[in-house]
Amino acid sequence: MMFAEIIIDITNKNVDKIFHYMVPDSLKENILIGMRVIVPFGKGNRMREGYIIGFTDTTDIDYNSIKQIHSLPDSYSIFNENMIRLAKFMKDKYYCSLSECLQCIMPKIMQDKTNRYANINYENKDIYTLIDKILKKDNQQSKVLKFLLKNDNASVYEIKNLLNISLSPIQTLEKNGVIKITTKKINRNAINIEKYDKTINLKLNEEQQEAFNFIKTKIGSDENKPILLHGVTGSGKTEIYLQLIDEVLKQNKQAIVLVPEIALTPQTVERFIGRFGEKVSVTHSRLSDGERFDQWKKAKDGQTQIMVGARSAIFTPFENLGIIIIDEEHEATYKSESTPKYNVKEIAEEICKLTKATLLLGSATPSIETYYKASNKEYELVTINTRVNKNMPDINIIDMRKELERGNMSIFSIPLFEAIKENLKNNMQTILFLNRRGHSTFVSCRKCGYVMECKNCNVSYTYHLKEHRLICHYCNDIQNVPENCPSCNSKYIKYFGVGTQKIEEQIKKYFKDARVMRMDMDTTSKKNSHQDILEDFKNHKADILIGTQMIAKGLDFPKVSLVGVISADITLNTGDYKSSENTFQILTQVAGRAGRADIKGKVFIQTYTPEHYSIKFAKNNDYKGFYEKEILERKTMFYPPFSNIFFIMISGENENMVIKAINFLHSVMSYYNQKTNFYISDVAKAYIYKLNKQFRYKIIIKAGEEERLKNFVIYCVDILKNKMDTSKINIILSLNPNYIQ
DNA sequence: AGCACGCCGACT
DNA sequence: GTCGGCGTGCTC
Repeated sequence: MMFAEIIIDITNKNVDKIFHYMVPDSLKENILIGMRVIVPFGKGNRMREGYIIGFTDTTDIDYNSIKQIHSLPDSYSIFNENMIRLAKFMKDKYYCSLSECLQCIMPKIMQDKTNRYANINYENKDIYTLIDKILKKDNQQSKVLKFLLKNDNASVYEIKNLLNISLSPIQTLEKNGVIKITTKKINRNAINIEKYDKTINLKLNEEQQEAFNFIKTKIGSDENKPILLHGVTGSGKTEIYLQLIDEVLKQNKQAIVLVPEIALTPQTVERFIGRFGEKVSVTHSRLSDGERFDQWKKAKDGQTQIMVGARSAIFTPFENLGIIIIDEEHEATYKSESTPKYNVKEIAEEICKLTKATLLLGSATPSIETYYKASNKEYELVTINTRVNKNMPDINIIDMRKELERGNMSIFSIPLFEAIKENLKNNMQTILFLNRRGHSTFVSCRKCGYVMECKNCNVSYTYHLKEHRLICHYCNDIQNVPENCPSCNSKYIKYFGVGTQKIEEQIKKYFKDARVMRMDMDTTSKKNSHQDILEDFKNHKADILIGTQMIAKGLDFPKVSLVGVISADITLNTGDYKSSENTFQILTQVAGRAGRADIKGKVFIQTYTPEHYSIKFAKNNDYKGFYEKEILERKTMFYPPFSNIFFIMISGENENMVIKAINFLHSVMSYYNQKTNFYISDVAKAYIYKLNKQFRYKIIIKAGEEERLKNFVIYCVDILKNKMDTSKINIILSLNPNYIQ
C-alpha cells in the first residue's frame, strides 16, 4: 500500500503538516512527486489544492480515515525534489508554513486564488425589513451589515480582519438571505516585450581575463564555495558574466542571473539578449503572470538556458543548473519584505549546495557581511581594481558649512554651480542626485514654528510644487496648502528642506537654456516612463538629469561627465546601523556614473559632515579602507556580521493596547533571557512612531547564534499570543532586516 | 479555510 | 426550557 504525502494549500498553522492520501489506480501511472493534486479535505470533503512532497508505505493514521486523491490538475510536476528540500529549508529558516514556501517557489499564476466577496442581497424582497431588524441589535451581524452598507462588495477576508470577527456571523447572514457571497478571479493584463538589437562581444582585458579564468575553473568542480567578484564601477563585470554563462552552456548546464529590478532596463537586457538570443528569458515586473508562467515552463522544458530577472527568478526550475549570478549583491531588494521573508543570497547558497551549481556574487561595493565572509575564506574573493577605460573620476568633497560662511545660501555650492555651467558650455551631460523626492520636505509657520504634520503618521508633509499640494510620503495622504497657519493664523507659511522638485526649479531658474529631466517616484509611476526617461537622456534629449537613488545604479551614459550629490547627509542620518554602509555604497555608485567613456569625469559631493569616514573613503574610491573601518565599528557595537538582529515591532490603532502587549512581551523576554543572555533593548517607539493611524513600538535583540535567537523570540511571542488578546494588534518579526524602523 | 460541536444569552 | 449566534477545535 502506498500513500502520498500531501501539503494542503491552506495558510494556517494548524494544517501546516503532512496529510496522507491514497492514490487511486487510475492515477498511479501518471502521479509524480512535486505535482499539484486536488483532494477532498475536512468534514465537508471540500475539494482543495495540495502538493505531493513524497510517498510512503507506512502511516500512523487510522486506515479508515484515509481518503483518496481526487485528481491531478497538471500533467507535470511543479517542484523537483531539490525544490521540495528548498521549501523545507525556507520553512525552518523563515518561520512560516510549508505551503507558503511552496507557493513562493511556484509560478505566480498558479498561486492565483479566487477571492470571495460579500454583497447585500437586494433580490430578497424582504431585505429592508431584515436590515432594519438586524441593525436594531448590537451584535456581530449588525457590525457586518453596517460595514457592507458603507462598502458593498467587500471581500470576506477583509471583513473578518477589519471587524475582528469570525466567519460565523457572515455565514449566518448568508444563510438568512441577507447577503450573497460570490467568488471572483483576479485577472492581470499582458504587456509586450520589447525587441532588442544584436550586440557585439567585447574582448576581456588582462584583469577581466584573470578573474574569468579563476571562476571558470570553479564551475562544475567539487569545490563549491560561493565566489565574490569585487570589481570597481565600470570594471566590466557584466562581460565576465556573459562569458561565464557561455562556458556554462558549453557544459550543457543552465544559468540564473539576478539583478535589482531597477537595473532591468533595456541597457542590461540588451546585453544578454544580444549575446544569447532565444536562449534567454528576461522577467521584468511589467510582465503579466501568464507571460511569467510561459518563461517558467520553457525553462522547465529545457527550451531556454538562461533566466535573467529580479529576486523571484531564483526559483526558475532548471534541471541542471551550472551557475547563479547575483549582480549588485549589496542591494536591499534581495531580501523579501513579505512572508516568507527570505534573503535571496541564502536561498541561492542553499540551491547551490543542493545542485552543486556555482554561486557568483558581484558588486563594486559589496555588503559588509559578504566581504567579511570573503575575508574569512568562507567565500572566494576575486578583485578587479581598474576600470575598462582606466579612468576614475575626480571626486571633490564640498563642505557646505563653509559655503554658508561665505554667504552662499543656495542649494548649490559655488564649485558645483561653476561645474554645471562649464559642462553645459561643453555640451556634456550632468547628473544631479538627491535621495529625496518632492519640493520641500517640510512646511512650517515662520511666526509660531508650527509644522504641518500628517494626521495618520507622525511625519511632516512634503510639499509638491507641480500639484501645489502637501503629500505624506508614508501613507500618501494629500492635503491642500493652508493659506493661514492652522495654529496662530499668521500668513507666514514657508517651505523648508530640499527635494528633487526644488532642484529642478532652481536649475531652471539659474540655467534657463538647459534641458532638464527629473526621475523619481513621481515621474516614473506610469508604465515604461522609467525606460523612456533613460532612453531620452541617453539620446541627449536633456542636459541635466535630476533624480533619487533610481538614477544611481548601473546606468552607462558616455556623455555624462559631471555628477553632483546635493546632500550626502540624508542617508547618513537615518539612525540605522547600516547608514554608513548605505552612504558609502550610494556615493560610490553615483560617482561611478561620471566619465564612463574616454572623458575624465568630475564628481562633487556636498555635505555638512565632510569628516565622516564613509564620505572620505568614497572620495578616495577606497572600498577596503572603508571596510576595515566599518567592520571594526560593527565589532565594537556587536552588529552583523558579528551578531544577528531580531527586530520586533508591535503596532495597532489603540496605543494603550500596543504598549501593554509590548511591555508584556519585553518582560517575558527579560525573564527567559536569564538563561540565554542575549542583548535585549528597552521598549522604544519606532523610528516613525505613528504610521497610517497605527502606533508602533519596537524591541531589538542581538545575539551571536541565529537559530537560538529565532527559537527564543518565537517561544516568547507564542507566550504573548496565549496570554493576551492579540487580535487587535500586529506583531511583526524580522530577522536581520534591511532597515531598523 | 471551513465545517460541526458545544457554550451561553435571549426569548417563548 | 429551547433557539440561535458565536468562538473553537479539527481536518489524512
